[in-house]
Amino acid sequence: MNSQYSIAVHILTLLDSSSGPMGSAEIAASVGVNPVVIRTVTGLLRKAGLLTTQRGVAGAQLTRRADQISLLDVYRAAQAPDSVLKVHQHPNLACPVGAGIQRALDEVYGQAQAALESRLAEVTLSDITRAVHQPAS
Amino acid sequence: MNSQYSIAVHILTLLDSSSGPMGSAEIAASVGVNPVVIRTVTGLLRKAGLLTTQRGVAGAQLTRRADQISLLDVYRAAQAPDSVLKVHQHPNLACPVGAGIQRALDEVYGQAQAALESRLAEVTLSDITRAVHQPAS
DNA sequence: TTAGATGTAAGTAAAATAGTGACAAGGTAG
DNA sequence: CTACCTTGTCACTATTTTACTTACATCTAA
Repeated sequence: MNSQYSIAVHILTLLDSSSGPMGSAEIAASVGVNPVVIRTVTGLLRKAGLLTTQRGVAGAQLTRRADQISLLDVYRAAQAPDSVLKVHQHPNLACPVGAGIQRALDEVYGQAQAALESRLAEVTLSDITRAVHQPAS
Repeated sequence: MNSQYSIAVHILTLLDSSSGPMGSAEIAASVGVNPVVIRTVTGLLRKAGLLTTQRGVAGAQLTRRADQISLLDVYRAAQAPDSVLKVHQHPNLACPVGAGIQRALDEVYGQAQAALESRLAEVTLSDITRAVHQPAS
């Protein structure tokens, strides 16, 4: 899943905005997906230590303050791709260019990915919560 | 297509490395795809003004020096996505968070995309050609 | 005219993504 | 302890993207 990341941010924002704990059905209603999807994503977030849930009892809750959670934390937790840019896979290794292009692209793509992640690292869940509740500009 | 971008870079690197003009079949052999794919991508690159081709006559060639072509130029030409990060599509607008999450994410994703593109803008086709022909480190 | 190249449309195959149903495991209230 | 609800997971189906291929009109050059 690819929009898992956005769903993860949505879930965490909900938890940050809500006073009490929220069940997967309730969260699902806001996100607009099946509760199973919510439980899958909260499972990833739990494994990453961003929230806690308990089997059998409704409700997930953050493990730390929202301003201590960056969007990069969420990105990693949601198993988003290591690189959003993909190299084509069957270059001809007998050709000098075909043989070297993968390494060259991996290098550049790595740098571009780092730039993207670095920007995500600067935004916290608190920033998102604030933006979400702000009246449309 | 998603790896179209990488294929585009591969094609341009080939042209930059080659002395004479190269036909779609020849290029296809190095990239490892069907010649039709090459012709499709060269079509995009031609529309973007990065190379020229002529119907009926074999061979594509760059319209300007390789150090005057950035990977961002290629990114745009290859119709790569405006944003590599995607927002989920059915949030519940009746929920405050559901109503505001899209705008909030679009904002952040736009910044992250800008960071990525900015990095791509700093790399030229010459840099890639150089890296490609460098012995493995 | 003939051979070979590009440009493009149309269609098929494969793969990634999304969505759903089922159920075991655990918790809580009565 | 029973009934009912919730989470965690698996397995399966559907939809959408992406990849690949065939076919052919158009054009060039010899």
